[in-house]
Amino acid sequence: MAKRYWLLKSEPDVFSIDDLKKKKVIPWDGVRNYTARNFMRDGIKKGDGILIYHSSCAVPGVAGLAEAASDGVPDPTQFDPKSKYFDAKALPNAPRWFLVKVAYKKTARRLIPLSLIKDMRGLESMVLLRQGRLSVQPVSPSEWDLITRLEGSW
DNA sequence: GCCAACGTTGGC
DNA sequence: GCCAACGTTGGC
Repeated sequence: MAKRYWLLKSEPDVFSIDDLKKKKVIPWDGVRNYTARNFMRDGIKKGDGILIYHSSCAVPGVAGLAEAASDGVPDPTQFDPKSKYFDAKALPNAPRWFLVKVAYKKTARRLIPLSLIKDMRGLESMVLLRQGRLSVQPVSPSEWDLITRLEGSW
């Protein structure tokens, strides 16, 4: 399977690209949306490219690059009663939620704001622009190239 | 299976 | 803080 590309949203007040840089590799846990879950479980493979997107903040946009450090595996927080992500309906032999490990790659020298993404030719059909509220989403190779080769941003 | 009510996301 | 756009839940 060829390498694929994804965009993961995070609120920088909660977890930012700087936090990822410090931690280096983290389990991207707590995703509790079935569409996002399906991408985590079936879509993302180790080695895939990831855009880290800052949402719900002063200047939302692409803040950095990461790489999938694992395929999808069951998210252990669903089984932990002390976790805010605990799900009483999830069973160890039938996990409901999945995560991938995410490895830090790079911080944007200048964040690529949503306002610019909206204006860039070739990004019109990004899931980011078409579906407002999806925290794990696919990015096409051409979208990836346009964003990761944007002059002055990296 | 439908759909109203409710909750969440996320830009502005 | 507002509100649009969804997603989820639960009664029927």
